[in-house]
Amino acid sequence: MVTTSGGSVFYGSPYRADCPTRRILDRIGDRWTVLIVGALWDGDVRFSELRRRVEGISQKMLTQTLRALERDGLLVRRTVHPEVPVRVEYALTEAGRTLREPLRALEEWSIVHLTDVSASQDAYDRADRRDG
Amino acid sequence: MVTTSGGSVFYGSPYRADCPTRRILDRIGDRWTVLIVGALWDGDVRFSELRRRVEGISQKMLTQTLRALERDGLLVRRTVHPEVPVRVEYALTEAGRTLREPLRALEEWSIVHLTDVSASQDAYDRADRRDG
DNA sequence: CGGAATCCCACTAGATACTG
DNA sequence: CAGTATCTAGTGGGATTCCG
Repeated sequence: MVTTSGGSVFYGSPYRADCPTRRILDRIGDRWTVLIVGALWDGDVRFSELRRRVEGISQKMLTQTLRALERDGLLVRRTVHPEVPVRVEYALTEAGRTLREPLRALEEWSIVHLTDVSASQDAYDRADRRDG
Repeated sequence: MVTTSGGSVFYGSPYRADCPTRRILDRIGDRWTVLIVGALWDGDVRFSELRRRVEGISQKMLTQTLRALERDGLLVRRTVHPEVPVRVEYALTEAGRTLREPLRALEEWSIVHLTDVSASQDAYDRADRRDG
């Protein structure tokens, strides 16, 4: 499993842009996706409630990101209740729920290392000012 | 550990943009970072060799991404050998190496699920054409 | 060889206004 | 309530040129 096209970044060369890691990052690396996935964790959530939970998101980006997740099959059951006024609920699919573990691994790394990263950045920027 | 500012997406509300997961994705979610990290996995690599390993990267983006990694402290030992012509080698730090596990978790999820994601996208797009 | 500087384009995402 | 449509500023990243 070493050199097939589109191969892994870590299991073998080459380091192609269509490697699995890059492809998943293309889906979840944007500004809002993981926040929405997090906000959907505890079950069905209405559009307006989602908008409240995900601080700072615009209506456009919420709609757009939800549509992309629906298309991916990561979020399903966009349920439209034909009441008046209309009620729409969103919930994660099983596939979406399996994303939790890898995301949590990433999150734990962040919690452990992000302080060091910030410190390193500060040191780097200070050195920058000294050297020129 | 529920409602502290900048809190986790999964360990508690709110779902703020400065949550750890979002912050790490801001660092590694771009087009080239994980490819470069992968290309640096087996030790010291020269600039020109990196450029060959990471297919399609421009000189500007390679330099820019390496500088960002260096600043983060994820990649260190940018070693300049003052020969003629000059030789510069890059290698991951220990912190950078610890990124492997979370990235591999993400990669494995991708390998398992990306086929389903593509199938779901196709189905979604076909339904789109039917429904108008 | 290993960059830095500049120009330029495509795309992301926010703001705003309107609708079933 | 839950969207859609349009406009626009900001940014990521490629191509090109020049430098120690």
